[in-house]
Amino acid sequence: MKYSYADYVPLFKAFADETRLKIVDLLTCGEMCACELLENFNITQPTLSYHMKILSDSGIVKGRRNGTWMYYSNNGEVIDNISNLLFEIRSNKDKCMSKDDGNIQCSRKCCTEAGPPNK
Amino acid sequence: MKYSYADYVPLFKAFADETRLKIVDLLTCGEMCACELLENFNITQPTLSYHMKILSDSGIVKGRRNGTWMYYSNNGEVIDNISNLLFEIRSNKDKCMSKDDGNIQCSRKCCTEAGPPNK
DNA sequence: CCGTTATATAGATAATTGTCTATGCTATTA
DNA sequence: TAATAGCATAGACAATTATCTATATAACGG
Repeated sequence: MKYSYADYVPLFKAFADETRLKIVDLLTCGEMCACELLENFNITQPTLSYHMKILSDSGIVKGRRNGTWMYYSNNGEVIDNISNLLFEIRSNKDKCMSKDDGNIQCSRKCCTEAGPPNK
Repeated sequence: MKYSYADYVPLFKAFADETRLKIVDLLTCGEMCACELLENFNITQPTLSYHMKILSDSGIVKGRRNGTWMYYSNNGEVIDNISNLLFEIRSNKDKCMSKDDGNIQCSRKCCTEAGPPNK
């Protein structure tokens, strides 16, 4: 695993807001201009700009200027990165990111003496 | 799509923290007790308890008590829910969640007169 | 029962976040 | 070049978050 946890935090943070989730979902239909996006929310223009900056900075969304208009679209590659992480987590295995850095074998009572039944 | 954006927000929020990401990654290796998890961080026990509550409440992690010890493991089904959403977003198509609720056709200059080239 | 161990809760606090209004910047157009 | 339209930035502010210390609760062992 080449990425660290910290690298994924901004991505999950970008998705951790109802407005931004709806923005990304709207962009699923294709590229949209900022003014069109704005019509779908009860927020002010600066607030939308704030959200678009978070989505752009994280790489989830790509921005393109055409004159005075800004067009936004989803960035599939970055979304794939998140999917890949979830896939790694989903497939229970013996090599988590942390295990690469050292031994996480537990020597406490809870893991040896009685032992966790579900292991 | 049966879920709304708001349903996913707590899930992404749960992942939007470096400590919690590491916890989930550690649990990829299998079930672990709280005390064992704690040894992997420079945080206090109440702080770990706080994080485990967020992960448990969101459904990402399952908790199981055995005497005084708490054992935690990942909940694959909930993680799959997030993966499915990302898959929907990834596959650009003509039916986003919002489109089900109404028309998002844009009648502004930016989308008609000049028109967005990349469409 | 009483002490110990593991975990959870309460309260405090500094940092971050999402929103607004006001304003600045940039590009098109008259 | 002056006015306008679209978007970004600055500053203010209330709400949320992540962390700590202190304390409570729960379960086991003697």
